Amino acid sequence: MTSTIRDVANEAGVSVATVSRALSGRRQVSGENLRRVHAAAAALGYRPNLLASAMRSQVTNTIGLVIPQIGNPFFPALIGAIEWQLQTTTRQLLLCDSHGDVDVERHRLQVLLDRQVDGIMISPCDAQRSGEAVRSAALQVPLVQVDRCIRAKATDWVGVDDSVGLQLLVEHVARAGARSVAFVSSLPTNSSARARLNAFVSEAASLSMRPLKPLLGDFTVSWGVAAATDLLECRELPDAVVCGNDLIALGVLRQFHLSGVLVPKDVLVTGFDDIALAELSTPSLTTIRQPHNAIAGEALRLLADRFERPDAPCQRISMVPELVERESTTRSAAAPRLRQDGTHPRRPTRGSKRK
Amino acid sequence: MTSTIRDVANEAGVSVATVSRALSGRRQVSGENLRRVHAAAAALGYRPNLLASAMRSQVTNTIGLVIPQIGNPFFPALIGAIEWQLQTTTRQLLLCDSHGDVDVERHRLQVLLDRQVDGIMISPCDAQRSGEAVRSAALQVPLVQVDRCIRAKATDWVGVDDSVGLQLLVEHVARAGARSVAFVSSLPTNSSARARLNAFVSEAASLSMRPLKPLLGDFTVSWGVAAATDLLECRELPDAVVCGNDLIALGVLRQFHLSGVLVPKDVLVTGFDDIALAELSTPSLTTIRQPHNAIAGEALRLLADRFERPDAPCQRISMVPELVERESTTRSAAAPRLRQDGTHPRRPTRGSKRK
DNA sequence: ATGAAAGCGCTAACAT
DNA sequence: ATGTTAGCGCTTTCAT
Repeated sequence: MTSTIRDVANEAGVSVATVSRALSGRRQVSGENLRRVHAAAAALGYRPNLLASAMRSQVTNTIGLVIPQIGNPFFPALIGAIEWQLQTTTRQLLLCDSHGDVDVERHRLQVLLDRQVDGIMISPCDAQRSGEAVRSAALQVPLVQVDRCIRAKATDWVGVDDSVGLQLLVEHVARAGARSVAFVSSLPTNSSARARLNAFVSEAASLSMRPLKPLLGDFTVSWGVAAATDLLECRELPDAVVCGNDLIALGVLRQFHLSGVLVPKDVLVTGFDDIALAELSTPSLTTIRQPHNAIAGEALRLLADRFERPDAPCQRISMVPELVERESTTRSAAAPRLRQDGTHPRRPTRGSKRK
Repeated sequence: MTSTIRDVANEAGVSVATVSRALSGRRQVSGENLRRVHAAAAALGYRPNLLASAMRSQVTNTIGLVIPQIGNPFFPALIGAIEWQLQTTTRQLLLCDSHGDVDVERHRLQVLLDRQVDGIMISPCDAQRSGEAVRSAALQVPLVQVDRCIRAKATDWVGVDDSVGLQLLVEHVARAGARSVAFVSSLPTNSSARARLNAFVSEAASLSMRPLKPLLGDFTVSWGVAAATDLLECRELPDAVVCGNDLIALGVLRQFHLSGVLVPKDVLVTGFDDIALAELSTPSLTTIRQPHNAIAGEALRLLADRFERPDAPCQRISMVPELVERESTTRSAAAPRLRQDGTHPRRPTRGSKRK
């Protein structure tokens, strides 16, 4: 049924080696034979057996991606960028979700190695405890860390500069008049959480702001809700709540909203990542934009480089992120919410409310 | 460096065949030899070469997944469910994004076939034009369609019953007092859009509601924004806007909000899918919940079944979906928004507009 | 129950 | 430039 290189060789009247050369283009083949081989291959509907090719050449044209949590929209966005760029090559993506569990992560890495992926991209779930598995994998195959990383600078890495990001955010809320500021984020078990926490503390200090004790849980909406609930139980709210990522910020916004706290009027709120829905929340969320495409591109480039020179020194590429200012920190432009009192010309609502 | 089955055989003092049998467990091996093989394998840190195994046994332990758009949060959720269940097996996921493009999709399918995946799961981007590639692939390997499907009932399929979903939504807004209703969705080029449109039309008719001309674009937030803008330019708004999915609904909510239209007070809005952020919008979104885990589980089961009996008749498994009622259609519970005017958080509302 | 040996389809020496 | 041939590491007859 399915034809092999041998069938093509017979059909074209040449040897299998010539067919292999003609089809792979890795070596000179006479124009005449080239034509005949292609004709024969087309006639037979020949499709190369990638498995056999991979086994012989030791190149699987596969790269593995390990992410901590597909439920965080940042990662699908990153996956999309990677997949998109991979599409222009012959490589394919093997996707693994570690679900934030170091043991699962180690197991997934092993499976990828067993499958002889050409390279691995990973966002390690734990800065400390992912270390061993990541380093070990990196010894066996080109590996680049993306976004998150382990403590030891053992492999290539590319991601956004979390410190700069947090600096931009804290400066921004300070400029907007905030004097006291809370930080709601994940426990610093992963590198992003850690870097953001450190940057928050030092930046708040350098601006002489009054920081509350950081509230640390995980990078989820529900933690944002819980943390906001905590904040509401304190005597007074801070002027601003800086969140470790957008999901947390959305949770905080949600809880504040349910409790009648107005953002940005009563308190400013910021996120981190600029997931698609940061723009759609009410109020829309001031946040730090992650350059997914640039990150994906650099990651693939690093992988390719290392494929060439496995022993080259490690590179760490940190991208300077961009602040995206939106309603959640813009006191003067709280217009959209105010329109509810009927000031907006477009549409006369019935029964408008006002204080 | 990396040891082979041959090394293990030498170490254990048995033949390679015995090692293969002992490790795969597919045949009886004496207790003594079993022990020795495992000891030798452990001592050498032996890892089976999955490529060689795959080439010989014709089983790659790989399944391909083709989705139309990872940017739609429904799909990451589905991917997560599939990946999670796959994790308990030895299979791995090859992920492909067709970006809604039939040509890309066809190409991706071919690549998956070339890689000899054991099975394919696909959500075809076009009910009509994806047909040929999907049918052709299904002839070569077990294939199950998930969520979306092609017109011809040519393969197994599992997904939610779009008709029932839309029926629930339309009935729900009717019960909430809506008499006129708009439908904002994707052009019916894919099966979901088509089924939802048809169901909307027939359901609106059977309830004697006044349907506006459907506004059809694509399943994105920006289309929701654009369609809402269109609606606002009409003389009067409908009582309800039923949207083809949550992304569209979020766009509609956003635009209404910017224009001072109050939801649910002035108009009801519904979505479809129950993506994570449907719960977080303001107002939170009434929608149809997709049972990702059940869909993933059934899809994998169908694949496994077909692996056993390739020629069994096709199955189409449609899940009855669940309506999730939230603020965007709940007039009496519009509390959260009303809190802005200073009324007590707990119990709001003045006269709900109801007949 | 075990071993010897024949390939799976391809690529890469090595010859010519 | 082309052909011959030896494997890549494993599974699976076919013997014993």
